[in-house]
Amino acid sequence: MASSTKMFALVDCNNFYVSCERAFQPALRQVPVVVLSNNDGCVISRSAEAKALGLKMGEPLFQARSLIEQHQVHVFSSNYALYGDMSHRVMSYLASQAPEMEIYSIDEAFLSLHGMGLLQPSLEGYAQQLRAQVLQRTHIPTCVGVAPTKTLAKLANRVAKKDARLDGVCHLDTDARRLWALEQVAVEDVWGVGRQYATKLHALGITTAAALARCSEAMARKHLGGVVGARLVRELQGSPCHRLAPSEDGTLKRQSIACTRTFGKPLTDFEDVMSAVAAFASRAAEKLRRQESAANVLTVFLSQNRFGPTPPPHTRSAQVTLALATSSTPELVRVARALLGRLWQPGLRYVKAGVVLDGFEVGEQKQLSLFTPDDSERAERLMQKLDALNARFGKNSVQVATALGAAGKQPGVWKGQQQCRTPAYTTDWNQLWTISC
DNA sequence: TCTGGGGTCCTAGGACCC
DNA sequence: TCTGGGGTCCTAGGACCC
Repeated sequence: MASSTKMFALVDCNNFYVSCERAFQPALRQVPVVVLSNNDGCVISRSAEAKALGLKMGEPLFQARSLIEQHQVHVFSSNYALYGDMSHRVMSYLASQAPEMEIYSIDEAFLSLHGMGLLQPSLEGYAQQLRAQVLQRTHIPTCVGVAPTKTLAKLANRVAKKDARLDGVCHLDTDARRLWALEQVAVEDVWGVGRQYATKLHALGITTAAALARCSEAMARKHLGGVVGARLVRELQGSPCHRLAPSEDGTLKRQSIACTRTFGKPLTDFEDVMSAVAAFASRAAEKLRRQESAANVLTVFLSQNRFGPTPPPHTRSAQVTLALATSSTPELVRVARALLGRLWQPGLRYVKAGVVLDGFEVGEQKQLSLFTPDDSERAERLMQKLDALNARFGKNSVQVATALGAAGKQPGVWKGQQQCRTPAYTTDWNQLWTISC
């Protein structure tokens, strides 16, 4: 592996949601902190101190409660307005520091370091500079893995997080370092090895990333989902099979758009569930219009409690393919209502629902209507006005009546609790961070 | 009592066609 | 009795990711 080889860096924010909360409350440093999922259901981000106490990722709050109270762990509801904005700040800086970037998730980005070896005295120093600058600008700590493939960059990042001697950067620039790093990582922690594959690999006696990297292609194909497994092993061996995916600059078009939620409490009334489904369809339609697509396929699903006594299946879904692709909120809500009607069984307690849009047509590919061009143009103009109003006056200033629920009832009966949410410090004029002197 | 949400890619197999 | 072969398209479902 010469230094002129293409290299990838994976920059990963440490305990991102917790770090966002800490950025605005310095008193939270050094103490155990967790952030909860929607509805305050599960633990989804933990500080190092919280991990050390034995709090687990994805653990339900009611199970974690005794540990939390015993050690006075600070608990926060998730605050996506804040996290999204902080993510944007981190990503904007990173984008300015590399020729190409892929935003992989809210808290991770791959950078292409093609040619950087010539500009930088050492990639190690470059990576350290990235960490220092992100920390200074956003107060978010990060780790960086640098390697010749994306899978190895992920692995290097994991090693950098685990081994304090590395000071947050792991650079796999030689074969000896690659082999050393592979020995440090359990096979179930390799990017692309989930629960099913991990079980299978352990049964085959393959327990480390190093052992997986020594597998034959035939073996990988047979046990790890065909071509997916073959690529995984090759990447661990140092041959790149994945490039950066398009994602930056906000032009990425999703192939499917979903809006789904667990309700705050089980619902038994059709109109209550319908108000939720209408809100989900509206939100999905907004996302659809933002990427300038129209959907051909709409799916509604409805779930009962999968932890309860009801035998499976806990989820039923209904789908329709539209004669004409649309992104109109009222149209999608109307279709969603019909689908919900098909699914609805009175007397059942529903805990969750969702709307999924699929089968997109994009821009000029949109099918021309043979029938009522006036109507669809009018609908499009109406939606443009709606989006403009909501952009100006705030989310949901204008919405379809169905989403508000039945007349005379409290709107949003399906919504859950967010008992411990911090303010949207950075995105709402009414919730700005205040410093008292 | 209480258990998140939103995506991607790949494969197998059926329908259909010549 | 014997019942082709190869290609494409589509969908459902399984695996993975954060």
